[in-house]
Amino acid sequence: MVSRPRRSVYVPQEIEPKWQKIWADRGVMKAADESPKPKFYNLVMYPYPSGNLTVGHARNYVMGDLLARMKRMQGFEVLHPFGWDAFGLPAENAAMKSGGVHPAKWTHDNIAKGKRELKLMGILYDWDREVTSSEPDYYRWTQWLFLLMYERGLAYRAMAPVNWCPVDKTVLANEQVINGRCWRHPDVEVEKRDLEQWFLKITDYAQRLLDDLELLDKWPHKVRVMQTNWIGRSMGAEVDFPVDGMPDEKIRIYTTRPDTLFGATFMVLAPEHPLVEKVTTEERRARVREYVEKARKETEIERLSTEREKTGVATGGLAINPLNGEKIPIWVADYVLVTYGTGAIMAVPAHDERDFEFAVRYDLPIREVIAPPTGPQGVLREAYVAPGTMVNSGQFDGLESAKGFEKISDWLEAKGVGKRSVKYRLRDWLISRQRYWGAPIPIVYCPNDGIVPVPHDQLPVVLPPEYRPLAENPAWYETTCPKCDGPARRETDTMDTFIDSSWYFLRYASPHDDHEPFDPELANHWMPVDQYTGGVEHAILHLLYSRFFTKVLYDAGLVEVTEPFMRLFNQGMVKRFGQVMSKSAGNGVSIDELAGAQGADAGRIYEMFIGPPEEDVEWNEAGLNGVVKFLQRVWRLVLEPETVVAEGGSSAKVDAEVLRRRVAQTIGKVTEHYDELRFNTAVAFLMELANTMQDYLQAGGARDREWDYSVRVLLKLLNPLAPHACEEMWERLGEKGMLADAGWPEFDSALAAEPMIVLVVQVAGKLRDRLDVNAGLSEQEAVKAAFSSPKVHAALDGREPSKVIYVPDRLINLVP
RNA sequence: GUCGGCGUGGCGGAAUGGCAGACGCGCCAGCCUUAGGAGCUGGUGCCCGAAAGGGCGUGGAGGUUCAAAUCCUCUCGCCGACACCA
Repeated sequence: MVSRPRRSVYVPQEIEPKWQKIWADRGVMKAADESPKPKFYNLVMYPYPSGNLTVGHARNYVMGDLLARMKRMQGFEVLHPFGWDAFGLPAENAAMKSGGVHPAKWTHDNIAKGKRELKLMGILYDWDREVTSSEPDYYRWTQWLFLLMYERGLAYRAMAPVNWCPVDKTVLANEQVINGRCWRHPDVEVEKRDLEQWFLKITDYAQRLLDDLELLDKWPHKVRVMQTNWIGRSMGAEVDFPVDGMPDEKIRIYTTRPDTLFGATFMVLAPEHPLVEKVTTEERRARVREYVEKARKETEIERLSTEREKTGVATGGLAINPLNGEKIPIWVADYVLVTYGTGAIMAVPAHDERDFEFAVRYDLPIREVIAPPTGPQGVLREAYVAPGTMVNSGQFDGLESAKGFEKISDWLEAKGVGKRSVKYRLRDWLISRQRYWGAPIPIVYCPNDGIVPVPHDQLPVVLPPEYRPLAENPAWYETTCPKCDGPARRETDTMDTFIDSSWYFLRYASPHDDHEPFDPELANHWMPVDQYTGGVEHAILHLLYSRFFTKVLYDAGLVEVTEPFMRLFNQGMVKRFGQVMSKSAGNGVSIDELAGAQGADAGRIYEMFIGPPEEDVEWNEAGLNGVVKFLQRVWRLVLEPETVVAEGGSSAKVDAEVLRRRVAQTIGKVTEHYDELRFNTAVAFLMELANTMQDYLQAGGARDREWDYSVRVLLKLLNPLAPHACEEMWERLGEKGMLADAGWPEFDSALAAEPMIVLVVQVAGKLRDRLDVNAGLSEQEAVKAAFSSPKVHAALDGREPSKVIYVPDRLINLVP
């Protein structure tokens, strides 16, 4: 390997450690709370410290780093913090293996590894603000916030059928159950168990969580739709149906279609409905009990399958339709869910697909009460669920269904037998976890005083040092009651780790505060997060919970924002062999491998250039070499332009004017594309600039002030992508450290301006005229300018133009 | 089933309704080299053609427009989310 002596060579391994040390020493990414500059809170979702980070993680954090560096150069005071979502099961699983280490040690080791790798990629954070959710000085405040929820009536304990993962041996939130299976174990079906557990009343915030999605216009449309569906608002009515022969009993049903009330031909209760026993007649009792038992035993998967046939049994009881006094049979069927609405429905087979299917199977009557525009069908072959005209509905006949909805609701309310009602699909958030490695729920159970919250001055409730289930650790859970000092028992469940991550973005504002979870003044200074970057897998879980927490804190007067994240970006995942890259899948490419091969800068650019940031990409290193070539080319152009001139040979005609225009356009485009997080195209524009600069030199262009300017622009624009190389080149040019001193290049719009033309055509089918207008005008403005021009005015001669077309100058010849 | 998204060269992918295929990979040819897994130059959507040139082209079929990958309708295919929520 003999390299030719005529060139200084770009050797990333020699310059990258140097600059990483300089940045650390200078603390270039430290955010000043008191700064005259406008703030920019740039946040990446903090990771679970699971071991070595892969190039998949790096892609995400490089994007964040790019933005942080760019905003910094643009004159913002940037808050770019990092931390670790450190509680959770993998640490425990590691501990449970024979000879396993303590979760705390495992976590700390992984954090150390991760930190080293992030630094290796040249990613800068304000490490002074690092938070680790498993540290007592963090989870103390997680517990504090739980108590706040408790004080505000938002945390409650209830016996409920809960989702139980038999492998992790813990309960799960609804959001953590995917298709009836555990989110961590896609092969494991979740079981239903009745347990007393802690819940957070997120349902109290359902409407606000829905309404405020309107404010999040810089979130991906997809995520907003997903949250809307998850909250699942529906409008309808609750109606009380008296039970025949039981004057004191009423069954309350919920329907979204009160306009179909006359079409109710039977009623269905969920198997778990409290009145099932009562309405069942003696002769039906055995069959009903058997059915209810069977339904209880079924797994969630079996019950929720829409494929299987609906089943049910008649109770023998009758309910009375309050609207027309009709007696209809009461059935029990497991297609009705006890957890939604009132756990009971009126079945309108003519206008509900599920009821239709059930009615056909059990030969129950089907009565048409909503007619399609073509008129009543008489016999229905399938449920007609669209709006229509009411028929067979007594005094309401002839009304459109929307109108009927209102009239019947009015009638129900006037008679006191029903009322309008809004329901949500969203359920309260079950936060108890029967696990060691989490924040203990700060509650004490006292035989005298019942549920007693741990007083604030006794926080944190610290985990015992030995790794062992808390419920099997009497030395830990036996305590005294804070109220009566008598013997009492601690809550031995810990909190869902999603609680930890529902407020970490606030802790970054004052990470060392030991009086409160966060300093409200500082939090209000930095919040809201201006840019939040992370995976779409959190579209519901983390993002919904964080929004909920923020609203609670707003109501408590602790923050001034009602939404935590203004702009959200979901980056795509990096796959390899078709699977998401991960340590457990065994297909990970480590940061060491990437940075070691061609340097961190090449790795950073390549991560951005491999595909659109929001798309999943398949990892391959075929294109990495092209990026290295690009960096080497820039190195030569900047530091040894004379060697480029010497080689000559380009046929491209690039003169000073072309170069100037290219430089100006690149500033505009790259700025715009960085801002829109379109990093792959930003790289392409920079490559074009380098190519143009090379052509310029090879065409004999002078290395004058114009040239120097283009060199500086190239270095500044490229700096966020390849900071080590750019800083090194900048220094070798004799300039001061770029990150410290260099602002973002100014965009000279005059240079990039493209002359525009307004064409007025087809007055009386003939006349054409053209008019130059300034660039930068919108089409409307340009057309307006055309009409006020004397030239066009004269040409029109009082006639109306039949058409005005707006075209860019370069395309004028294409318009007929 | 419902909702959302996406279909562009050999590949990754570019295109405020305005010259489709930027940029890069790969490939071909040449230069320079003792050498090339380095560097440089040129070429590279498909078809016909030696070339000039011509024809066809953004899953498919229609439509709007001076102009459509882009907007509208229908259709096919792929991906994702939700999925008996009354």
